[in-house]
Amino acid sequence: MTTDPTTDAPASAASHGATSGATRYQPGPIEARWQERWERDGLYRTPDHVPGRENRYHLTMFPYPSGDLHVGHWFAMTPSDALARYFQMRGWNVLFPMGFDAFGLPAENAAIKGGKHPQEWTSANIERMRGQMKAMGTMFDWDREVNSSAPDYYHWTQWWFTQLFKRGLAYQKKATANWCPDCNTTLANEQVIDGRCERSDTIVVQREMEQWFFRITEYAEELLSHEGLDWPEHVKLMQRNWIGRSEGAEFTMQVQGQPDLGIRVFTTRPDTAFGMTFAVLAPEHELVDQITTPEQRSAVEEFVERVRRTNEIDRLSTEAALDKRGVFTGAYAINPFNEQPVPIYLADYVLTSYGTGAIMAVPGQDQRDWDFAKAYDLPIVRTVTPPEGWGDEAYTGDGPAMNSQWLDGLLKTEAIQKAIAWLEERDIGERKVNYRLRDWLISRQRYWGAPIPAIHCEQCGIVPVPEDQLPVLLPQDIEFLPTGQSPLALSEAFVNVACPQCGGAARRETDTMDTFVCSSWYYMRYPDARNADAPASPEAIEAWLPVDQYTGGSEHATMHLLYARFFYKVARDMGLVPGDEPFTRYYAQGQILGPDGRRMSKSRGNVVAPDGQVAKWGADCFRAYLMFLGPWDQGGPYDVDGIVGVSRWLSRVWAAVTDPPTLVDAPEAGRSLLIDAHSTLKKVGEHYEAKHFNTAIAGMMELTNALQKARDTGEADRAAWEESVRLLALMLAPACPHLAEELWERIGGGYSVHQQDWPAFDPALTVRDTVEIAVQVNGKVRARVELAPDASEDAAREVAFADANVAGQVQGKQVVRVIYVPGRLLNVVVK
RNA sequence: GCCGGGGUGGCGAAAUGGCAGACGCAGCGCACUCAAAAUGCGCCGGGUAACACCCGUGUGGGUUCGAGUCCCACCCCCGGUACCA
Repeated sequence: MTTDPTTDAPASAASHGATSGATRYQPGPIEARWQERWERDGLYRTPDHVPGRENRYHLTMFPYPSGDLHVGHWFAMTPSDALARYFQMRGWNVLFPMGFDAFGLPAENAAIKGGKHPQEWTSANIERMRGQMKAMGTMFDWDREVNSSAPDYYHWTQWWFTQLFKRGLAYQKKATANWCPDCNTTLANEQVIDGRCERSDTIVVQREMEQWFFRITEYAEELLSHEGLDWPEHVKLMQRNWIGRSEGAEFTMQVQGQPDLGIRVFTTRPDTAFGMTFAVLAPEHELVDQITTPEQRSAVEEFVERVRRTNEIDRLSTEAALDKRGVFTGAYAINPFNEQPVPIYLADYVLTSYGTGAIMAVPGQDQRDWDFAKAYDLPIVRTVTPPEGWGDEAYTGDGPAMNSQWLDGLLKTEAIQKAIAWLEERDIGERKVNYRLRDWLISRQRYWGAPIPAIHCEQCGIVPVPEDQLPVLLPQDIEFLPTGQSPLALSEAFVNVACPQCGGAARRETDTMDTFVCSSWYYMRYPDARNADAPASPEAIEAWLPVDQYTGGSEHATMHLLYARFFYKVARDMGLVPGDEPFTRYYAQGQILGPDGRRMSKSRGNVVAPDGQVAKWGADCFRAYLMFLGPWDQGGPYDVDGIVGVSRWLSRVWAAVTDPPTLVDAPEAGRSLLIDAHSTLKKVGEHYEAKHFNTAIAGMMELTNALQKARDTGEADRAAWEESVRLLALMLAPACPHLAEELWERIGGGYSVHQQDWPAFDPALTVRDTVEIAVQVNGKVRARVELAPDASEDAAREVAFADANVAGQVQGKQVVRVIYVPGRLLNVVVK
């Protein structure tokens, strides 16, 4: 894409003063020219092997083709690109691919609104966005582009499904799903915002449906460990919390008077079982009907019905109406620990989906049970001695057991072990680990997704589509109105099929897969994106996987990143990939906000269009500004006015090359500039490596200022000047690839700057001959003196005490101690 | 509630326990110009006539010759999560 920079201020303004006679920096033509050249030469085509170079796989999350590139995409992609380019210069053969996560609801919504077919809409958006991405000047290898909605891609998404099915990791069961009564369709979790449908703002209800799941819980324990992964702590923590491992015990309680009925409960605190004063079942618990007594039946039924109708929001915000949250069933359970009967209640704070859907309630040690007991006037027995002065609330901490017979006096850990052993001896229960993580619900009753490749046969049951019949193509001529049924179910041609096993009449599965399935393996596809016989060849996988550096937003911490790890572990178990983890290093960049500090959105009118910024300032400038804004992992508001500073900087860099001072032979004078250049080189390399792009840019600005000073004096040492400019062009290459290439050409470097090695700094030139050190008296700076960085303490003292101000402060006092940090400060402690 | 990340000039920010505010925006002054823009040079935390001095990194304590940085307690903001037994 080319831009016309001649209409706006910075690109068109005439340049006078110090730069008179020279051309001004015009990003538009320069960027267009190099983008074209790079593409023509295939500069960024990445072979699987390059002699003498080791492979390194850099990846940034692929976007959904919504139609327009967002500043957020630039903020995620261009620093990632700078990082990939930096490592390329450091000698690696770097793969940095891009593609499109192209299935999903927006395409279907666009179609429903009466526009184009999702296919058409998506393709047009991809075209447009690919063009916009090319204008970023990244080193994406477009030969490896993937499009998850293309049959040659979802062929393999479906293949993965069949593999998981064969391994017993894909299964169907009835489950509650988020249902939007207005859209008449199920919604993915991520489309439910605060209990409401993101599209219609309708309150989402739960609805029982036959659904497909992936058995991610099988890998829960392994997913808990991030051993050997260089990931941000907070992301690892989010995953651990999401998986939510808890250790405890599960045991059975008999229902009084109904010896054939047992209630299974899970608890993390079996040591407190003597304090159970009631039991609670989830309203949806399967035994509710059987245990409810005739007297309580109508109350129970009314309660269950009310809970069923209550939406999630109300169910979560019932603090005010505690007494309405439960109902007595009339039945009693026998506490196996003391053989005492306790009343069985139903309460909405117990969930069917966790544990066994039933709990032993110990108000003395659990705040929710405490609140419930208070509301329903149930007894409270403490079984852990609370600290002195403990108030009128549950005590969940540690302490000696009490009121607990043979557990009395024991501390928590020991008591838990003893209680579990007791249960196991009597065969009443056992040690149990529970996870908060649920199996991954992958079926969607929508059109624009990969069809689940399964066939329902009366005779044979569920039969996966044989591999040689994949892909199951998504039919094009479909009515995708939101009827509540899968749109695919409306196509007789699609649904009716012969059973692959018995040949009899059968029906295709009509649900499509969650788009997170597509993105769970896309990083395995880039290494061999055109392979028609496998997701990727073993050679390509061996060459590139696992990903060495992944970057993306942390909003994916518990979804995509967890799903992808799960997929990789399955692939490992199938013998397809090396190692245990897909992403060795992961870095979560922050979120870029609108100038008003809020999330950018059309409705708020605070969207900054990247194309506009590129047209006005150039892609290099926009890239550098995004990097310069602040720490990459922090994100923050996009300040439209600040970019001019970066633009000015690039103009000065341009001027340094195109309009240098008079170059003379003065090595003495040049030394200072050389020291600036080499210390900057050292810093900038470290900053790039650490992903501290803001300080990398600031460092280059400082060097540019040093060059500018030399230009002001009108004269500079030729060797020092040329070396400094050369280093600056190389340092600039990762951040501002077009300008760096142009400058590199102008100073006579060979094409391409992006194939140059990162220069080595001269350690001797990273230290100044003298530095200013602070002289403190009792920790307060009283003077600054010039000293060699390695000056001896004696020398430093001598100079320091010679200072009038210091002498005055010290006069008449006793010098107790002197602390000297060479090159930093000298602190005189006086009394 | 719980978990995580943050509070530093007017603003975005920087700072291996060692000169707080690098770099940039905005602002002010000067040069160039008929003028403006652009460009260049200088100033730019507060108090103060001051280059001396005092105060200053959310608040209050502490450790240290020395704390934005380490420890304890608390306040506020932003993200995630939501009765997980």
